[in-house]
Amino acid sequence: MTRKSPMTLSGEAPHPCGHCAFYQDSVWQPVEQSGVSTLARSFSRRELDEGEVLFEQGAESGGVYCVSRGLIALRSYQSDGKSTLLKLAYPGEIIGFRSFLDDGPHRTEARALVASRVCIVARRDAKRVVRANPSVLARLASRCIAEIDRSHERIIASATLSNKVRLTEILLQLARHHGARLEGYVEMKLPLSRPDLADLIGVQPETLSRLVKRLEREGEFLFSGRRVKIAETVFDEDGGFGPPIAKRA
Amino acid sequence: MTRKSPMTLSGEAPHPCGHCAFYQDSVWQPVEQSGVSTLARSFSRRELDEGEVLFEQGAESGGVYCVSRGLIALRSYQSDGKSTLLKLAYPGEIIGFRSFLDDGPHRTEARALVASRVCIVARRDAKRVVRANPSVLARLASRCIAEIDRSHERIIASATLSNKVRLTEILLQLARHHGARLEGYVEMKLPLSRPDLADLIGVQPETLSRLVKRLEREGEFLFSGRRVKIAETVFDEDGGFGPPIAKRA
DNA sequence: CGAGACTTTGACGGGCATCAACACACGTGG
DNA sequence: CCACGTGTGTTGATGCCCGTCAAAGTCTCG
Repeated sequence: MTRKSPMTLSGEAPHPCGHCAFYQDSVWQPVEQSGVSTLARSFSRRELDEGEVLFEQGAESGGVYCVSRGLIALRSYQSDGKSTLLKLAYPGEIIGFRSFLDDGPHRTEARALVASRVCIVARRDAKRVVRANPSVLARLASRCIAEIDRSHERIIASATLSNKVRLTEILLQLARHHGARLEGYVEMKLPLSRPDLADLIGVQPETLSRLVKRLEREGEFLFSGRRVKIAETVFDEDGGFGPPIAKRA
Repeated sequence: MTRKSPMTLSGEAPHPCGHCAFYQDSVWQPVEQSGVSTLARSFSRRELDEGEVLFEQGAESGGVYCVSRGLIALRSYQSDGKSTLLKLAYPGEIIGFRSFLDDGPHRTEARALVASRVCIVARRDAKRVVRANPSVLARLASRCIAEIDRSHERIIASATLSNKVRLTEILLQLARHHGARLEGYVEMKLPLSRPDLADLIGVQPETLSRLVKRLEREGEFLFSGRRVKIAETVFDEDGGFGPPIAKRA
């Protein structure tokens, strides 16, 4: 295809992730000269429209996917038609590694919730690079650990917290990524539909609607379609994980 | 079954896992001569009484633990005093790898539910062996994947199934490990206290008691303290997850 | 036998699922 | 311009399930 890599004048192939904002933490960062050409050969980008599917549940692994822009939802469909939103992947996160590492089919579907860009290293060469460079495998392993931690947190949260509290926490977390700080409150446009949001906390859409109304009645949230305003007080008192939100007031 | 002998020729140290029933799948199996002596040097076993703690939540990693006999519970304690049973580790399973891989403190407590034996490779030398032998890291990664899969299954189950159904599934799964087949039914002694069992499905002990009564009233379960009888019909019709089951397409 | 821990039962209130009907925005086509 | 269908989100009514508190029952081990 087209090789639109940023050229270094030294004559050697540049690292395909070299210009990426997440380069330092990239799983491919430890790859040195000998591996870079392999990496570059199988490296590609893909632009996804809102709602577009990156890979289907049950499909074979296409390699290692790294979210570069946007937001990808990982969802599991069951035989009875129900589905569960398992994870939201933000830029810098790796997805599809489960299937890549165990050579099995994807167990989740990956779909863009907003227009997104994903960087892909195709399977064959990704395997080759991983074999040649164990520290890449170590980095993949630490992504696995992060995924385990997140899953455990979710299991604990769903066992100990009320749905209302879980909803507030998820909203605050979303606001940290999508929110803009205005005077006195934080505003954001939800990247999720109501059914998806309901899935995320594990309730029916009707119940979600009622939870939303309860939050509004308590005064610190205000909803209007996908727009949400959150009182700054609630937002700041939240312990907070994840990266800080961009300030563009 | 091609079982290659772990025995070595004259003078060489034998592989410490060589005689283990799980040797073929051991994460240390790929270690060859040069690494075996390192491995053997830091290898130890530990016998645990029922209720004894293997490692505490918050403690530094002691290395890689492999369950050899018995049953270990991994439990997370929260600041508010609540706890959640996250995992039951059966013989052949690796525990403590999360802390080992990311060099952080344990996020869970490991406690023996029944008298157990655990094989330990101390951290320093375990790190050394992993560095020298990438395929050990690959095996650890696949244990991570298994843990991710299990966590996802649990998240999905708690989002889609009723507590009664989840309890039945957990009982059937336990019966697959602890049950003895008698005429017309399967009998087992639960390795868990009622509060632990309640934790496992995420309800209060009182609710568990009522669920148990409902199962008994429906006729296919019979409880007496920690003894449980399960009708063979229910036991057999269960598609089930857990070790000895093969997946369909 | 008796004390303490564990387990069950009862009563009560609230949260959630389910089914059904309604409100609303957005598009197309008459 | 309006009628109309569709997809999406909301509201209402009802019944079940679960958490909580309190009390009674049961088991176990000294």
